[in-house]
Amino acid sequence: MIKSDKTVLSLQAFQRMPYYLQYLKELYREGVRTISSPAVSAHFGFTEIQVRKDFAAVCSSRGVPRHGFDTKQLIDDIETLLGYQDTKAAVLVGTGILGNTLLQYRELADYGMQIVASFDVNRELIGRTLHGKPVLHASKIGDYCRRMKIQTGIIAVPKEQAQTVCDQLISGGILAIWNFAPVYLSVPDYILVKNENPAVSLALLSRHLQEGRRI
Amino acid sequence: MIKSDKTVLSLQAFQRMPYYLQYLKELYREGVRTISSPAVSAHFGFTEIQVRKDFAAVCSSRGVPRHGFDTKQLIDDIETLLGYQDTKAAVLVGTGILGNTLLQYRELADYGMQIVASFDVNRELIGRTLHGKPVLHASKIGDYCRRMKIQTGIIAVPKEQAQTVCDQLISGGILAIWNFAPVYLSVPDYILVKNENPAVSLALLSRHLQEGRRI
DNA sequence: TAGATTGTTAATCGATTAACAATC
DNA sequence: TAGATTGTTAATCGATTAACAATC
Repeated sequence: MIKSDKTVLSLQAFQRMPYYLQYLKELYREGVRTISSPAVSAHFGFTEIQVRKDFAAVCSSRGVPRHGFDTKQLIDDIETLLGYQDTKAAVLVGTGILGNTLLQYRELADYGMQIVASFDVNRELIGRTLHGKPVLHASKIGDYCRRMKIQTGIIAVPKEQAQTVCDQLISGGILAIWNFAPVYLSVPDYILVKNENPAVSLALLSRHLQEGRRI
Repeated sequence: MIKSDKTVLSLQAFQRMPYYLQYLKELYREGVRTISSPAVSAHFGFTEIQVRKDFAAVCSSRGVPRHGFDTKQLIDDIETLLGYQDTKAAVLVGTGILGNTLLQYRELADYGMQIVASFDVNRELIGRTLHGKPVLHASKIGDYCRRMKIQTGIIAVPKEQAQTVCDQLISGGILAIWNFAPVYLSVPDYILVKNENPAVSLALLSRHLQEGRRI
């Protein structure tokens, strides 16, 4: 019998899943049909216990002592968990260098996301298409999202405009925001914001270099 | 007397600093010379205690009851902490769409990073310059980094090549890696890897949308 | 003075790790 | 059977929050 009330997956564990998935798929392609947590932990440098717990939390079948987990089963379970199967429509706001890169980023489809339209204020772009997607005027964000029932918005505008754009997206009924502007967005509780902030990343790198020098 | 052995700053607190900094600079530009933690907590939606502790941990002067912290002092202290002042040279590996975007990303300088060279295997690019930076053959990564004493490497190659590139960077003496490939890199303990993985970000967005539907 | 805000010590919460029994 | 590997319960660790005294 399969447990329905599985061990709750921590947020941290959830974020390790894409890495496990990538590796397991690689192994499966090479013909590995069964995988043990010690083997996976050796690959990633995680502890055996952590991998075992992570797998136990997501795998719908049990691991087999002396053998490990069924590779295919794990792959399927993680993919379902991550929601890569059903594609979710998203809008992109800001078609500068970064916005353009996102429009061209084909892997988004692999991760269950499809940009269906983009928005800008540049008159020369409005009404045209960019990488096959229509560019609309930013004033229509709320309207469009409501009409098309879009749930995800991507913010790729300068930081000065980010909060305004965020508010427009929310007024359009969006529930999740992928924010590339280096500002903290103020949103209601039911909205999720995932920040992609180079200032934070570079600070972490810088901190490590300073520590290295000190020690 | 200023404490030298300050409250240790947690990793989480450290990562909030770029957001505080951005906001404090904005306030300072508007003429706000003193700022209280309740005011900041209201802006971000953090708890007052958290902001107070974060500020206490980084501010070289003490906060003043009934008034708050000195805005300028906080800005200076956070900037020093984040290491945005002294520019660190970095190499970029992979000059595809993403690599190009990074080369054009002017804000990197604000965060203390400067890309000094890029590497690729595309024969048509080698020997030329891209956005003012020389493009060298990937086989020269280790050599170049060692000679120029580069400490930071940026990986913007397809996931299949990421680990190889990573190993080359490490052999060149690099200490910190900014990894845009959606794989977990295996590195020695003294190397810091900061992952920028869209698969993780999109999984988090997807999870929120699924939860929203369920509730 | 009264009250807003700071600083510090203790309690709670979440995630990881340790210990060990269960099983193929 | 012996031993590798799993699953589970308890202990530890790190970060946040609560409680409250100190201070301008």
